[in-house]
Amino acid sequence: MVQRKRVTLRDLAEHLNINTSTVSRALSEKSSEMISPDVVKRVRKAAQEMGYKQNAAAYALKMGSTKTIGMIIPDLMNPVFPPIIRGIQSVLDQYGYTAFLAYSENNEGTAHTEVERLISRGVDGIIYAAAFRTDSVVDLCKSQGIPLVLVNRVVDQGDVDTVKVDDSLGIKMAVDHLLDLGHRKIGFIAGPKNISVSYIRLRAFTRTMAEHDLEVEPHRIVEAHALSEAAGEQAMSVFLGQNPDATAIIASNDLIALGCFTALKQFGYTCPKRMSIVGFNNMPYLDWFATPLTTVSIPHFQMGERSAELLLKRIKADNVDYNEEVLLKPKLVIRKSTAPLIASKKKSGST
Amino acid sequence: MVQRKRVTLRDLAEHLNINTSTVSRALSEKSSEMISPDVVKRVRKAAQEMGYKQNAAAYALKMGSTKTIGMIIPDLMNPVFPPIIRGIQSVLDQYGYTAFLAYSENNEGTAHTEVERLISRGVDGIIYAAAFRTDSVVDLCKSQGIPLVLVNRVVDQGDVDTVKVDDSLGIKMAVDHLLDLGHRKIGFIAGPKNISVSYIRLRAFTRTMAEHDLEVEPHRIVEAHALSEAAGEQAMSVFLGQNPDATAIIASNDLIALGCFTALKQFGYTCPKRMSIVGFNNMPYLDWFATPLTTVSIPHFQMGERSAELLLKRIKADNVDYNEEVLLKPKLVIRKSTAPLIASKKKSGST
DNA sequence: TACTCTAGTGCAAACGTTTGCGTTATTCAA
DNA sequence: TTGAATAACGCAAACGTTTGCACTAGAGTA
Repeated sequence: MVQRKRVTLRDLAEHLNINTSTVSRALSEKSSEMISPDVVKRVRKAAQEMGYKQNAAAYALKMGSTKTIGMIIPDLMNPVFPPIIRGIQSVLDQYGYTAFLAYSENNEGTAHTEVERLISRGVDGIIYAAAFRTDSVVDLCKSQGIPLVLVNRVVDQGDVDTVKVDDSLGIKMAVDHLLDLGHRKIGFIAGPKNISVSYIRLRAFTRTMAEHDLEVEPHRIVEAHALSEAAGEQAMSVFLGQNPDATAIIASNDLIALGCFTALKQFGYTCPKRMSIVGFNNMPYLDWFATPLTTVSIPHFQMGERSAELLLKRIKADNVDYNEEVLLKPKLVIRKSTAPLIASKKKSGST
Repeated sequence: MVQRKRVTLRDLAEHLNINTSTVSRALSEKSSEMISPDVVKRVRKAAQEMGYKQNAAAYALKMGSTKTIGMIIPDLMNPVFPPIIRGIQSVLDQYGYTAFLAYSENNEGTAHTEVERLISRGVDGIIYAAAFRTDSVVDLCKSQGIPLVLVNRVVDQGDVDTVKVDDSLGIKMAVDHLLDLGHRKIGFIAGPKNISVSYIRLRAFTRTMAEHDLEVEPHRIVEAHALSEAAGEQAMSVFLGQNPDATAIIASNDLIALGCFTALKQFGYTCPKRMSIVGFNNMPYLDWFATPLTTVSIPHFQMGERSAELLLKRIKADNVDYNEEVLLKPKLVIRKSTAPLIASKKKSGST
C-alpha cells in the first residue's frame, strides 16, 4: 500500500464533515479544550486511523518555528564530541526538537557558511562547539537574532551564552599532580592560541607554576598548530630538541598527548619512566592504551545536556539581552603515564 | 543591527517595483533565462545587498521537497559510525542537502518512532544504519514512499537499497589468518543473531571452517547479547569456561573483542601467547592499545559516501521499483593480538 | 496598415497550517 | 418568555514560495 499523498488536515475534515480549523484545534493539546470532548475524540481517532502526520513545513511557515536546532562540530573524528552530541540529543528529544549536524573542519570560513545554511533552513537556535576566540559566527547569529550557545570553546567577547568546563582548574590539578610527583621541569604543548581552550589552558599552566614560585621559561612551551595527533607529534619533537632536561609534559589535548607519545618514542624515551605525560579531555578507550594516559576528565555528556537546556530556554523566552555562563568542573584521572620523578636525577628548583 | 524580520521575496519585489514572481524566477537558476538579463542582474544584486535568504519552510511546503535527509545510527559511542557519518556529509554538502541525526539505541522501537519523526519533518530520504534482520522501518518507509538506504546492517527481505561490506569475505580472511598461524581450536563470539552482520559473520565462520574440513562444535560458539564491550566480556567468560583448550577467538565486533580481552585477563590468560584474538571493524586508535587488535577493516568513510550517493540517486529518479546493492571489500589488518600457535601444545585436527 | 509571434512580466492560486473573529445553538437568569 | 452569556464551531486570511496562465508591447511578416 503505497500512499504517495500524505493525509492532511483537510482530508480529515472532509472525512468527518467538519472544518479544518476544528480538526487543527482538536489535535492541538492547547486549544483542544475549546472543542467538545467527543469531537476531540473522534478527530483523534480518525487521525490515528488515517495516519495523519503534521506537515512540518506548513507548521514552520505558519508559526515561524521549525523546532529544529543546528549543531556545529569542529570534527566528529575527535572522540570528545560524540558524547556531547549524545547529551544534546537526550534533552532535545524530550521537547520534540530535532538536530541538524554540521562540521566546521576547524575552519572558521566553513563554519560561517554552515551556520548560514542552517539559519536559512530556519533553525530555532544553534549550538556551536567550534568557536574561535574571535568568531564571526556569533555576530552572524546576533544580527539575525537567532539564539546561540557556545560549548566548550568560547569566545573573547563576553556577551553570549556558554557552557564550558573550568579549564584553569583542570590544568591546575594536572600541574599539582606533577608537582606532587616531584617534577619541576615541566613543559607544555599548547594548542593554537586562537582557540579559547588552548589559550586558557596555557595561561593556567604558567600561572599555576608561578603560584608555586616556578617560573616557566619560554622554551618550555611549544605551540602545536592544531589540536591533533600529528600536530602534537611535530610540536613535541621540537620541544624535546630544546628541552633535554624536561621530565614531564602537559598537553593541551588528549590527541596532542598521543602525538607526544610517538615523538617520545622517536627520541627513544620511555613514558612514564623518562617522561610523564598528562592530557586533557579523557577521550574514550584510554584505559586500553599501552600506557594509559593520565588526563583531566570533562563531563562531556553533561556539557551537551546543559547547552541544550540553555538553548531551549533562550528559544522559549525571547530575552536575548541577558546571557548565561555555566561552568562545569573537571576531574583529574590518574593513570599510568605519570610517575614520580626518579631519584637518580638531581632535583633542582628554579633559581 | 538586529534584523528580526527576514527579508522575503515580496520585500525585494516592492523594493524593485516588480512582481514577486519575477523575483522568484530571476533568482532561480532554471527559470532566470525567461527574464531579461538586466532585471536578473538587478534582482540578484538587491538580494545580495538586502541579505535575502530563501525561506526553507515555504519552499518545502510549495515544492514538497525539504532537501534534508535523516540518518539513524544505533549508537554514536561506537567509534565506527562517526567516519560513516562523515562520508555521508561529504557528498550531501555537494548537493545542498542537510542531514538530521537520530539514535536508535539499538532498539527497534525507538528507531521506528525516530523515523516517524523524521518523516513527519518531511525528509526526502533516510539512511538507516541500525537495521535488524527484520525491521519495521523498511515497511514504514515503503508504505510512505520515502527513499531508504541501509548501511552496514541489512535486512533479510531483499528489495531495498543497501550498501554493505562483504562480511563473509572478512571472516574468511580472519579464519584463514588464524589457520595459517596454526590454530585449529578456534572459537567465535557472535553478536545478536537478529542483526544481519552478526548472523552473516557467524555463518561465514562455520562455513569457512567447514571448507577446511574443520567442523566447529556448538560449544565453540557463544552469542553475546549485544555488540558491546560488556556483552563481549560476559560471553567470553562462558566461552572460556567451556573451552579450556581453545587457542584463538574471533569476535563479531571490535567492541566484543575488547570484552574478550578483559575476560581473558580475569582467567589469567595472556594474549596473544595463550590465545589469539581478532575483531571486526578496525575502530580508531587500535594501534595504541596495550595489545593492538588484529581486525578486519571496513571502509567506513566510503560506506557513508556510497550510501549518500545511492540515496540521492533514488530521490532524484523516483523509481522506487528497483533496488541496488553495493558491496564493499574489507581488508585484514594484522596487529599484535594474533600469534602463531605455540609448539608445546599438541596439535590435533578435529576428528 | 494590420496581422501574428514572441519575449518579458504580472496575476493569482496553491502548498498545509494556525488563529482572530464571526456565527450559531444552547444554557441560564430574570 | 425574553435577554444575555457562553460554548462550540466555521470562515477566511496569512505565512513565503513557485508556476500555469494571461497580458502587454515591440518586432517581424505580408
